Amino acid sequence: MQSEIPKVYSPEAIEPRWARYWVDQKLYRPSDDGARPRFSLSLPPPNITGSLHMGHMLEHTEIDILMRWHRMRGENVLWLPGMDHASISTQMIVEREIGREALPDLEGPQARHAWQREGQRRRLEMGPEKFLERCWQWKEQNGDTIRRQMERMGASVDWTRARFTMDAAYSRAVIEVFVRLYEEGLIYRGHYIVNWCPRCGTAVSDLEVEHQDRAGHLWYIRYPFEDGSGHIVVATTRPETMLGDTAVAVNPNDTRYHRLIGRKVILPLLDRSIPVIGDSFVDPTFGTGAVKVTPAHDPNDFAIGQRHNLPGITVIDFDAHMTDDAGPYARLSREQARVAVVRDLEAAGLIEKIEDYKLSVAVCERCKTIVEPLLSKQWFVRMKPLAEPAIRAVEEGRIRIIPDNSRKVYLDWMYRIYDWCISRQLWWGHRIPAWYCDACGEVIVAREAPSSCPKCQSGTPRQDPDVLDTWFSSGLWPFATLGWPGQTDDLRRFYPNDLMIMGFDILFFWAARMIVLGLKFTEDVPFRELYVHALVRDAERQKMSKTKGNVLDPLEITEKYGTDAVRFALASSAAPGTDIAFSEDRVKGYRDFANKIWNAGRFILMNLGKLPAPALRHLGTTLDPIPAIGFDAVPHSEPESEALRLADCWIFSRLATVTREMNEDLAAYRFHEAAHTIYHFFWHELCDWYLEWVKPEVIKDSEGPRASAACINLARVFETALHLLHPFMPFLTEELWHQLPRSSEAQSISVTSFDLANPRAIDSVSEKQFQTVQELIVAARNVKAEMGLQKEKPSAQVASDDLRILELFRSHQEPILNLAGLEALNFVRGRLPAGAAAVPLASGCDLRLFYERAVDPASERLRLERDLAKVKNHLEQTDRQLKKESFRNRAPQEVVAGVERRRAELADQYARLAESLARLDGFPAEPKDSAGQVGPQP
RNA sequence: GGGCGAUUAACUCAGCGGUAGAGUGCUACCUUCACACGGUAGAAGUCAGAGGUUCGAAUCCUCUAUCGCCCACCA
Repeated sequence: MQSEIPKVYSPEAIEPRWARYWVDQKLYRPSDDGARPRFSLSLPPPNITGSLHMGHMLEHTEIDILMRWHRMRGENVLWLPGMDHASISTQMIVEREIGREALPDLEGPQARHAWQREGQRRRLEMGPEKFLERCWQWKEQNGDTIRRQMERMGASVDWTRARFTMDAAYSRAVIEVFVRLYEEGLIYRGHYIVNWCPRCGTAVSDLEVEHQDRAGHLWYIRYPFEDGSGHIVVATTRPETMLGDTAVAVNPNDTRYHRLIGRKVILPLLDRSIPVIGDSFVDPTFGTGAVKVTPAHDPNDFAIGQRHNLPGITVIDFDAHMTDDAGPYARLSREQARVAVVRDLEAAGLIEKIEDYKLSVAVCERCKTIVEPLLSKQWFVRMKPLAEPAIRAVEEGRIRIIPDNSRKVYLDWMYRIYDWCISRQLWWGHRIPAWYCDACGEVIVAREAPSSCPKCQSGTPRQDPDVLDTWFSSGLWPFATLGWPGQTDDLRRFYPNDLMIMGFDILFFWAARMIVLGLKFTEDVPFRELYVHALVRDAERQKMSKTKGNVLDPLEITEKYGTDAVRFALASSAAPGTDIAFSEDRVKGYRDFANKIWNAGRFILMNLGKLPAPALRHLGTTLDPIPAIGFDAVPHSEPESEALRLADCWIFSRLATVTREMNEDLAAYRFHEAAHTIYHFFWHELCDWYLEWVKPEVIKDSEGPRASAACINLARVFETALHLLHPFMPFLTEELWHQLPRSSEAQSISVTSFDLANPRAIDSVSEKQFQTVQELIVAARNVKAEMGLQKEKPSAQVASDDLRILELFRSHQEPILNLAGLEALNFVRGRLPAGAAAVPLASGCDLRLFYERAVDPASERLRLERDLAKVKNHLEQTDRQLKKESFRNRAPQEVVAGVERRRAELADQYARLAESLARLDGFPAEPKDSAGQVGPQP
């Protein structure tokens, strides 16, 4: 009989179809049903400039698994997607594009920089209005890359609710938050020292600065006293900033220097008179113990300057060139200025010495340009008062952060929070809702543009040209996406989100800000749990990076092995708190798994197709709707179906256990455990045992009720297992599920109501019986292999004192013979006759195989001796443990009982092995006393 | 300078107080009618090292070594 179902599973043939179907059917919109428990999560919005990388793939896989699982548990699930406008990143890309249009002939690695510079120049020429038009245009053309990729990956999001951080409604929320914070004094504008990226031309927050270790120097410079009485030596890593020095500081407790406080020194090169001041910030043990103070170009010096009312002199400009205040060094770049300053100091004999020094320089996270600390007027959020509720919410467990070490990292950061610089000198983003009156200097912060100054009534106030840090807007994500500040239905129904999932790299950037702003504006937590996932690394545990060239494109691998295989590989490696070493081999392994499932389905479908119509109708009515996990089997009516009955009870019971385990694992974000559980169950229990066990019945060309029942039960087990696998491999399972015959039209496996939450009780009697039979079969196969009889069909004898076990084997003789590859099975009550070497089983039976050209007694003896030694070793170990008074007294009852039980089993096995050895011709029996020792313990 | 994590079978990783696990790879046999992207059987580990706590430690504590990450204003 030929089947139309291909032998090898081709994901590319079915995945795009279902991806399309899921989107088109709007399958993942939550219903209006208020009675069902809800489960909500907002997707961390990817940047419009991005394309899907492994990190996304992991994150989306984890989320999708949970969403599908909750949905199948009957919950009303909302997974809300969206995109982030990515202010600085988008602006740079668009600038580069403009630059490329202007300089189309450039190529090579230098071109990028040239395009960027040219694009930046042209942006300033064209002005904000035209430039922003270009940005929107770019967004329309390229901004949905990730969305398309997500659709293809099968992310079960509700696309009808997709949001963008620069949507009109979302922007209103951003402005609302800004205005309210300002009105409460939690946003202020101030002249402070900030991290300035001269390349990007904007301030960046401390979080956007990276530190890199670089080799540098420590220059020791002599500052002469004004009165000519010698000099004081200061050490610095940045000699060019001395041009902006307004003091020299020493520690007031430093006995070498404290008498100098209040005296004046002459700043070399510029001949400015500056004071020596005392400040406890100065570490007397570092350098010379005297520090030059440059309030305009160093955050510490800025703080010292504030404490001592020192002026700040800006000598480096926003373009990283020296200002006019740098005197003769004006217009030099900061690097040129350093060379010049050192040269001139040396010429003047003012350099005492130069030491090599390893320093950590601050660079812009985005373009790696050295960041210049500069004084400028920026907007800040006052974080301390806002952080407090955010700390309490986590400490009190209203927000649970998982794993625990991320919780600690979050709290540590929050405890020493500082103000957040939120203004950016960029154009693409949310414009700061502040206006300035040129006439009277009034600052107006408002939801709408003011037509005139409310203070002096004059003119049209000018809006602040800057935009907000992208994280300011994405910090509102969990509630702004649901319609806040409006009191929408969605907000009522889905806020707070039940869960948030993100990488640890944006814990501060994003999670912290969402918690702060959520608590502030909704009087509730933004989400109840925050699961922080790990990083995906390459197979050598290296961080993937473009420069290293080890970036694996998830789409490429997906194309090769199928989305399901990639998802499964990620899920199966996703242990909380540990980074993932992603290897293609692993994906290959799960591609094989998908193929295995496919072929099991193929087998079942082929045989269902042979069933007579009445049986199929039966199947239809029992397959949908689906009752609880572990549902009853279709009863086997004939007495000779006992073997099928046992297998059914066993597999249904296992299904219930597996469901329960997966429920627990997924509730604790143990994706790897859940994946392993379903993998092992599907392959090694369902396929290797259950399917093989019932196969002879299923393929029998009979129209009887016995074959139908076997086939139908197999289909039902398979169908249930498909559900359990579905969150991990949605495409494959959806496809197979649709191919199963049923009585009514079915929409999707993932929206079928299916009581995953309440699996049936386990059937421990059947499980135990099945295990006993399994043991017999495995032992028989083992002996066969060791005797080199794999091709043959030997007969076997099984002996036991226990009639019930013999009866169990007798009533399951068919599958035993079939699965063990035996010709016949004979039963012996009591012991085997002399001359027979037998294998003792844990169930207390002895098993012996017969074959005409069998057994070389020597090798048989070797095997028995090897087993005996192993058991003896183990037995001695348990004996030692049991002999210890302290163990018996102090270990818990059940542990002692367990060890005793184990000992009894081992002793029994040992005795029977020894006996078996003794029965072999010419082998002397074990000495009596030794054998006596292993008898059952009183 | 602080903080965190890793070190378990040839490889990649789980396990985190009670007989050392998985996947891949390896060995032998099997092209039996779902699947060779398959089946059956098997070999393989002083759980980094040293102390300690415990009846009992891969698992808890301390130190050491190697590797990695995060945070930090020491000029």
